[in-house]
Amino acid sequence: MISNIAELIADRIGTMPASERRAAQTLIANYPMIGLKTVAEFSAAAGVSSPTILRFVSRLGFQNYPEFQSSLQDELAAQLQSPATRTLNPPSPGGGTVSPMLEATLDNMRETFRHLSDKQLADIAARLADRRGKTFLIGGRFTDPLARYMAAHLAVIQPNVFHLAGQESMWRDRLIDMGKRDVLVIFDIRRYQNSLVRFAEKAHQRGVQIVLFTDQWLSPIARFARHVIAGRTAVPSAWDSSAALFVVAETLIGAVTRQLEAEGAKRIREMESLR
Amino acid sequence: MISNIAELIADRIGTMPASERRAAQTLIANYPMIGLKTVAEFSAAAGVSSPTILRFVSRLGFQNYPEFQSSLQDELAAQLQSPATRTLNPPSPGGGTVSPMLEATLDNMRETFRHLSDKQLADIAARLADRRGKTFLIGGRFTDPLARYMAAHLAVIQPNVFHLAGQESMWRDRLIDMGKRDVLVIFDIRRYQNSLVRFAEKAHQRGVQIVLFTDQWLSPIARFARHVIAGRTAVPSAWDSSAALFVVAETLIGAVTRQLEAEGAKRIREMESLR
DNA sequence: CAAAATACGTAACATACGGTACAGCGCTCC
DNA sequence: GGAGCGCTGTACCGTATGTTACGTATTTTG
Repeated sequence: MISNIAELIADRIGTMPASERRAAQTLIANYPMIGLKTVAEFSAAAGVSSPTILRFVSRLGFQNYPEFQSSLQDELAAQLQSPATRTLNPPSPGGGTVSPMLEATLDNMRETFRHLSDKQLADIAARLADRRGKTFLIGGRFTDPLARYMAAHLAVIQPNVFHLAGQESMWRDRLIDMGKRDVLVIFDIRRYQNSLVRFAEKAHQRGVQIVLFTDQWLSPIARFARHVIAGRTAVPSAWDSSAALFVVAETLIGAVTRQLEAEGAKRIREMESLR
Repeated sequence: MISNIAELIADRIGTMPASERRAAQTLIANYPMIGLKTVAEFSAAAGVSSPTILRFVSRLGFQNYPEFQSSLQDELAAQLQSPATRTLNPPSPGGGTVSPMLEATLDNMRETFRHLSDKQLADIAARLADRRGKTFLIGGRFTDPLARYMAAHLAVIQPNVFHLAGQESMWRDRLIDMGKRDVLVIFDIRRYQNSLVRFAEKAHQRGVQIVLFTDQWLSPIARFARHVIAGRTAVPSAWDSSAALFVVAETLIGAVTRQLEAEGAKRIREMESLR
């Protein structure tokens, strides 16, 4: 079974005329980057003419050059999705139900944080730590618990943190309390919920700053969001995993806490004395 | 020092107008593949117009789109050369808030699962999949969202799943519905809550099987529990992390789902049709 | 050794792509 | 409330890019 273009070339290079073989060799030598450049560059690098490159990709079975490039890109994307571990760690011979799930989850987290800069998190944390406005949190069918989790922590270290629970009509009415200085944290992964999208839009219209936790395909809410956190969710299970988003949430909670250190500590002590 | 485009974006995303920010977000979410496609495809994916994409890359300091693409390709090529330096966000020596937190969390998970056997998880999953009894879930101050998360999923694939919410008196009254065939899933990490301990004890007296999610120091509820899952919670933050427990929960959800495959699938379809 | 077939590059071509001008709109700031 | 500015998309343009036709060179075969 031939699964990638490199193998395909190795398979057919024997049947190719001299110039096309040179094209094949240059591609293999600079795989796959040279194939993503223009025909002209490719041909120059291989020391052959453009038509030769085109005949070459055509011989590989592609209709045209762009199609060939797309194929290379897909291959590359698949590679980038699964970082080193996938190829390094054989899928744990024990074949338990645990390992694959755990491995995938760990990968998801690494991958999620790879796309997340310190600066971005710091920005969001600063926004959440800004005490001039209120903070609202809400989530979808399966992600609402994440919103609750975050709300539970934030509420300890600062006032004016509200988790929007209950019926849609309930939180819709809260819109009236929201304004420019306020922040709305939304969790929404596939399948995206229309009610949330509508809500986000209305909040956005009121000038509320939206922080969105979503999956890599981006909820439509991204359209209205000031900050978007895209977590990986794919695991070998019937369900998507929110674990990566959960960890991002915890990281943010930690960052906000640090920023509010001084006042937060006082507040926590005060709260303890009340319990 | 900014060494790659992703960082560059993170650095400047704050200064960008809304539409360009959307472009930036979609690029980060699908980094870097989207940037290698045509302007038209990129713009479509981001839901903005082509000129916005061009303004976006121009704002990043590139003369034109092809130059931007070349830059992405170079970056990609460098990555492919040395798999070791794969990381987008280098371990930020400046004491970034991200890395230590993520590393600790990943360690926690590995450590948690190291002490968890396939058999143990399978047993618990079997118990939860047993449809003869009811399943109740509850958590503490910060962990209740985990109970909710688990309940939300389990409730989709089987009947008689109940999350115990609200006041203590509320769930105490539910004790009367609980018996030998029922399962009570409790989340309790430091600082352990007396109310939960009392509740667990009473449930235990009624013969309810308790599945406890706790930290490595074991909540006193472990005394009454049939199954104990001890997750690592230590992270460099003011708070404990529930992430490891979260992942165990997801793993369990997956396992139960697999066990109830047949009936579960039917149920899910039925539920879809109701929505 | 001749004739045919194949391989290869040059040059002309069409189009899809990146780029730009401009107008409408919303927002902010007097 | 009005003027100004900045953002964004539509429509159009020039061109770089992939593609094709064709003629020459090279190899193959009888």
